Amino acid sequence: MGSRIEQLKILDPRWCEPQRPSTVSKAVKGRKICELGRRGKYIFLELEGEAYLVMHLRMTGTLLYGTSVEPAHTRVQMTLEGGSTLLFVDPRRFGTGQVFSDRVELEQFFEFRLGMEPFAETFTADHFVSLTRGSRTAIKAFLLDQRKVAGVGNIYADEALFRARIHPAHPAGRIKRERLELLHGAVLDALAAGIEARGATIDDFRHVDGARGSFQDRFLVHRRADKPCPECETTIVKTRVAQRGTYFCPNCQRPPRSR
DNA sequence: CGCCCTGTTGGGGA
DNA sequence: ATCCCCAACAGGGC
Repeated sequence: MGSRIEQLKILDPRWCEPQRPSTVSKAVKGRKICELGRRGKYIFLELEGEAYLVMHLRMTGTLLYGTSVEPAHTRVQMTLEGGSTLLFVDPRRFGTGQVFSDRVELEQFFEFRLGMEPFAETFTADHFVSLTRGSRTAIKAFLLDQRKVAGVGNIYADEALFRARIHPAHPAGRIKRERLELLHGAVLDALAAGIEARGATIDDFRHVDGARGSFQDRFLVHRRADKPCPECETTIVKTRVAQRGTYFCPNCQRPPRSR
């Protein structure tokens, strides 16, 4: 980082909707990159003179730095000082980008859609438990709601629920405090496992190439349908919760007693 | 070959 | 508050 953005070419205008490509490039061009930041699943470039380029990779987006070839599905190309390039590649075109011209706007954007960072000191078990009070939604949908806890994705929700032995469809507000405290820790453990598998650390999310072994090999239940549970050998089943593929062990993760 | 389903996600409308 | 559909594409099963 630290280099200047010489050019920002948006090949797919949908990337920055509803902002116009010209608006975005104009706001970004010629500015120096001060910092690379992250909030939840959003990644952003902090630019000199109060400007922020906020991006989301969604399902298939990738940021590529310093490649000589331009892969298929390149949506945005950024030319940096010295001629190196930063590419936003995204086959499925769900990824997004937009600019904010001041810190307050940026904070409001995040405030509106994101809850606490799971690794923040303030994200305590008590905080987590209090969030669930009165919620009748399935615990998995609850975990996937970015306004509750920022950054928990479909895989991590499954993994955390398995570790805490909670059925994904269990209504969040009906889970015993003790179990929710377990889940709080399980979310942190599942996330930490994912970070570790990618060769990153909690404080530095930028390492992607240092991945140690296959990321998928770390899954305990996710995408393990018809395979034995690592705890009890019971066959892992696949269902649908919150419109997402959901994997769990029907023996370890018992459904709530119906009343 | 065509059709159908699935998916590391989030926003908007019902 | 909650649920459902949708965006756009690739890949696999039938």
